[in-house]
Amino acid sequence: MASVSRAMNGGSGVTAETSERIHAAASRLQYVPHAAARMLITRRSNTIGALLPDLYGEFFSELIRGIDLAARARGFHLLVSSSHDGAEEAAAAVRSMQGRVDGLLILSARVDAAFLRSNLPKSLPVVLINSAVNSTAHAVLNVDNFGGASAMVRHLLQAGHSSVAFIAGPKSNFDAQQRDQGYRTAMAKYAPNAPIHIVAGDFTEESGYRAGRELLAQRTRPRAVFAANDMMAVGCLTAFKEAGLRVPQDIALAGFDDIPVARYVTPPLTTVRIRIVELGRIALEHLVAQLDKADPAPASVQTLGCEIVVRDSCGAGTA
Amino acid sequence: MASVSRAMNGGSGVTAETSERIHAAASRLQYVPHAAARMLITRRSNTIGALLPDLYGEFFSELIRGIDLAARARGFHLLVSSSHDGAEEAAAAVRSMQGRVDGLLILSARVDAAFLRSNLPKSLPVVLINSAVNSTAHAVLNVDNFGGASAMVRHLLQAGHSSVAFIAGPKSNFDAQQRDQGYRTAMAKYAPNAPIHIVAGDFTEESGYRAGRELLAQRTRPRAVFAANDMMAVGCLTAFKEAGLRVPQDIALAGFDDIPVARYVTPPLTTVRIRIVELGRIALEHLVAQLDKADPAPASVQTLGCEIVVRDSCGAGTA
DNA sequence: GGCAGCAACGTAATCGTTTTCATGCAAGTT
DNA sequence: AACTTGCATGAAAACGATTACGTTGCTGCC
Repeated sequence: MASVSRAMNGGSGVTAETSERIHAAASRLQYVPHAAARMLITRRSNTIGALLPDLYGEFFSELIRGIDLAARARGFHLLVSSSHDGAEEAAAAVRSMQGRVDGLLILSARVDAAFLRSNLPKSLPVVLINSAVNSTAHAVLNVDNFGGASAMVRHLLQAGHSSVAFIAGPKSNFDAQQRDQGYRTAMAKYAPNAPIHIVAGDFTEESGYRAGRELLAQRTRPRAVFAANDMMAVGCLTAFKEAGLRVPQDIALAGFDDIPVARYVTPPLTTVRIRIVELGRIALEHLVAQLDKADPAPASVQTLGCEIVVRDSCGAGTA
Repeated sequence: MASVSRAMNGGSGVTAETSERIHAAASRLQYVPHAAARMLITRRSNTIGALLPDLYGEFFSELIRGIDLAARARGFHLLVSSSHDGAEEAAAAVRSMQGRVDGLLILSARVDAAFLRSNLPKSLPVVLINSAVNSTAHAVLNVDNFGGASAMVRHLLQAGHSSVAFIAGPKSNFDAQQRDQGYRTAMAKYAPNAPIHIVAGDFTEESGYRAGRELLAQRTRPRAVFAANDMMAVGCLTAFKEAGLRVPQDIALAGFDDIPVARYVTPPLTTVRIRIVELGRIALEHLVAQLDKADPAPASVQTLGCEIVVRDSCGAGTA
């Protein structure tokens, strides 16, 4: 019956008394409108999809939490598809989400402009998180990796460490590239005479350990080491401890991300904090904004700031 | 056209040649079947819902990963709704998932038998994870908190620690209750003459710290302390360090969960490991099994084992 | 009192797929 | 050669909501 629909959706053109009767009957019969039927005619699912790579622990859960909270606050459901290593898998995931979601949140290093063009109907609103894609066709939300890394390098230099080495992340990773750039730029600006000193890493604890040993084996040991993420910093810390070095007295250490572990290692790790819940929330709200106005492409690029968290590992201790 | 449907779903009754032509046309037009229309007639969404409480970091992400991987392997989508503190919110979430999901995975301390009865149509397959509900109407998948706790107490006693104190979790929490029982039972069995020594906690790091101080303030100090989860063990460790005690020489310490932090504190924490990814995977497969056979209620209760991870904090060091 | 106008409500079309049923064609059987 | 059998295919109903449109009945004005 048409009046039922009007009453249930709070529409106008129904007597208060009729609406009352309908609601009473609905709750008595435990009536719930059939989602599929509504989707079919409305062409809206009130669901947004999140496409995530196989990323680790804390970052993942915080991001989902941010997205989920914001989604529920706006009456949207959240369809998750995580753990995509290859572009293959991601493409399959995107296709199978077709039509089930009103919009898509994508966080994936493997997704580039070509991928988007060939796998997404251009009518589907998308927000890319931490993506190198610089398309004018999609909204992009990035973390200020560059600014965070620069600020950390500056902090280390100002704390009196004359030389700062950098443990890089995987070359293909966009975040890693930006952090690398931040290091180089800040070094050139604040310590133009100090050497640029970079060793390779791949964001794993193991690679941080190897990088730490490599640094100690070289003839000139840096005064401070800045790892492109916290896990590598933790691995590096192990290497330093094994070598009998004291942190921060003999060598300072800093990381990036502020994962929970950073607080618990000894000494606690100075790092760059990303407000992950916030990242998820903002991404979702951008997406919802796109849905509301039928504008084809806002194509905004927003950057979320980071903040430096000073703990004991860099020798400019809080206490 | 009917043949299109048959061809797309790999049904029989279509010539190879016709099927070929249809698939060619489909990919040329980038045709994707409309999910809602299919749901409407099929009465299946190929989606399962996960209802989760506001749980922290690693556990959450690992659980989702396990569920997601298993779901994708079986062609199901995953609709997530997390961060439910109250029964109110959980009820709303359940209702709004009505009809969008073929089955529900529920992990929530607040959900009891009455809740299920009043909020779920009994036709909807459900698997409860770590739930105190002992209903015969729903499948339940639990972690062997009791066995894990018993085994840890036994391990501590056999390592030569004559007395073992326990830092309990929140009274209302089902896991905490079972771990408490495990402690009591193992103490009675393996050290019938040693005192039962329990201090309160609530699973937070802060409460572990307070418990640690409380233990030290009492006139008889236990030889070993077993915290009902790792976060409390970490807090407790801080208290011990502040008091100048050496772990494990002066006092041994063990936790439960094996969260990543356990490996990184100094000394690394002996703990009970839960295979979380496995937990998620098994839960999902139980649910899917329910979907396939239209059996009304399997009502099975399965328990997933734990294993003890021995690190340095309990004085029975690996190395 | 009659007619215009408006609000409330019901009828029916619609969304895109699955599925049942009927149709037609080809081959096999007597 | 006629009839049965079987299979590929198309036509049409069904799923359950939304919504445009038409109908009813009331109010109020002339």
